[in-house]
Amino acid sequence: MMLSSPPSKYQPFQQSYATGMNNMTNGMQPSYVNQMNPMSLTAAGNQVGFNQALPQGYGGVSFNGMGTSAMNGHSPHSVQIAAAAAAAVGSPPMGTAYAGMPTGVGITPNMALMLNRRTEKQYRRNYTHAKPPYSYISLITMALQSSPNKMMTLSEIYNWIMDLFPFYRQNQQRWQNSIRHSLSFNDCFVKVPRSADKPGKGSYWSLHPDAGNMFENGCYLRRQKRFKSNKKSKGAGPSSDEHSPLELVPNDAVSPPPSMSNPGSTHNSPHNSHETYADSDTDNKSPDLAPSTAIPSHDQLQYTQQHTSLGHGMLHQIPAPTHDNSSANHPSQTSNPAYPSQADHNDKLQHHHTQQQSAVEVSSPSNTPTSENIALNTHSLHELVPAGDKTDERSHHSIPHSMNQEHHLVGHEQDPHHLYSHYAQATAYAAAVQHNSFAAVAAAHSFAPHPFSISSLMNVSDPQQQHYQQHPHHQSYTQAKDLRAYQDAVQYYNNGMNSLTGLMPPPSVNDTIPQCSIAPSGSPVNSASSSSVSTPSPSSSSSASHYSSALHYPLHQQQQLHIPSDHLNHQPDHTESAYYPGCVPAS
DNA sequence: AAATGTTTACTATGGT
DNA sequence: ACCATAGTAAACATTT
Repeated sequence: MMLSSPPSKYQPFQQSYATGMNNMTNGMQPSYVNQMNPMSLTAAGNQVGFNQALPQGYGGVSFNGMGTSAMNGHSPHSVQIAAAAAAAVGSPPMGTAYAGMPTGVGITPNMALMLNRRTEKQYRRNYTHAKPPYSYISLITMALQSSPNKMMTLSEIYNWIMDLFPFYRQNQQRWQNSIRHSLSFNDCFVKVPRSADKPGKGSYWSLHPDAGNMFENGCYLRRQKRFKSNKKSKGAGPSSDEHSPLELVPNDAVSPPPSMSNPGSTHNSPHNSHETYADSDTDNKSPDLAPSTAIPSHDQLQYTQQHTSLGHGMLHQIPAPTHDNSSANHPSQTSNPAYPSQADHNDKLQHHHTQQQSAVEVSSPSNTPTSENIALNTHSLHELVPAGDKTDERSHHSIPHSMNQEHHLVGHEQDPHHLYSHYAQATAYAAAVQHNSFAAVAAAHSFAPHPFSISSLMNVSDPQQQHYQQHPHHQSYTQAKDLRAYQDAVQYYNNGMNSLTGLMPPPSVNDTIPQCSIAPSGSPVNSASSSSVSTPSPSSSSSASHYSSALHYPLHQQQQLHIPSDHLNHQPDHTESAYYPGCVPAS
């Protein structure tokens, strides 16, 4: 089987979105609101699912009181209950063991109490189908970073997203078009040509090495600043590479190659990077940037300055895998030399910049991109400078070159976890999903200052919060900062797990729920680390590497399931997003 | 033919 | 208000 074009596990639901539009606001924007597939109302049985989402009033039907009226006054216990209830009632869409089950199956008295209060409301919300609080760019970035080789084909990206987020198993035409658009439109994504011996459809996609951590601000909905490659525009137009005439790259952005020998190796300034690539036409989105002719051999990589019609070659002369998918998808194995890791990748980029015009042969070290060697790889990622916070092209060019060359790391940029936040989160999330381990999920999101991370939400550095965590049943706990957001996160993760664990039994209230709800301190939640991520379950024989390619999640559980057509045909409701913290509610 | 990739246009939203 | 970013639709081109 070709790694490059795996068959989709998910039947594409080709929604005729061109016909079903109605207004979100002004009649021009398509909306999911009120756009329900007729089938969604039929075969749900006892399961009152998401499909019956109400355009109005949705804010009041959440399990844990995400509605404004319930923002306060939630005890930690209620958090547990809410999480458990959400897990038990959440009507996973994939025909899980819960499907059609009456509410209250296998729940504890506490849950029953909670359910009693809410049963009449017929929890109609299936969170697994709520839109995840990630932008497409974020999703793509996470997908790519979750890949051991930091690159994926389009279909792999599709599948990665669908594996993790059931929401995207529907209306594939719509969001996949957006994915393709995002890939093409955003400079932070670059194509990697296939090797000659790996024919297939489509290129690999990778992250521009200068893109850095675009979401360092912790917001996965919106980058602080769009990454713009300073590549020289192709051919005539000075801004032909600009997608918007308003997005101007100053002429002086095209600068000579930097004098520093290792422009990207240690500096943490994106400015350097821009200058570095400004003259090297790093962006290969241009059709002129034909696939490389320098396909490396299996054991050595030949990086050659590619001269195209633009005068320079692709930045990413990353060889496509020359072997079958074994290496790429099972990173626990010895890495394929022709399938370089990110570290290799960046090393070669250095060569690219420092030895332009000359071929560089680089032996590819054996580097298994598991969580165990994340830290080892970090050094190379230091060149993946954050681009989001200070990459305003209109300002950074005024920064003296000497400043740009400073080779020091400050703040979070020294934190390998931060640099790897996406990767770590993606892999850890996948791990947790696989093992139904909420703790691992929480840990995954504790890597970075993610708004939904446990650490962020609980603000563990705050002594008061620490007190709450150590005394979770303290009355004042309800005053804990961002408790509601924390509840939301709990709910989100639990539902995400449920959706992805298929036939997994409902989590035990005595087990994961209390942990996840109140135990950031001293709990697995708080012990976020590579190890905790890589070993989310003691019974697991796998490590993070096992999940590093989401494409190969053993989703047999889901695959074995019958997917009700009403779920496949579900027309998501924009109001669903309101259930995710940080999501934009429908107007 | 279908998948993939590019581009344009438009709207919504958030930040300043 | 302005601008940047993001999402969606669609037309079109390219590739397999």
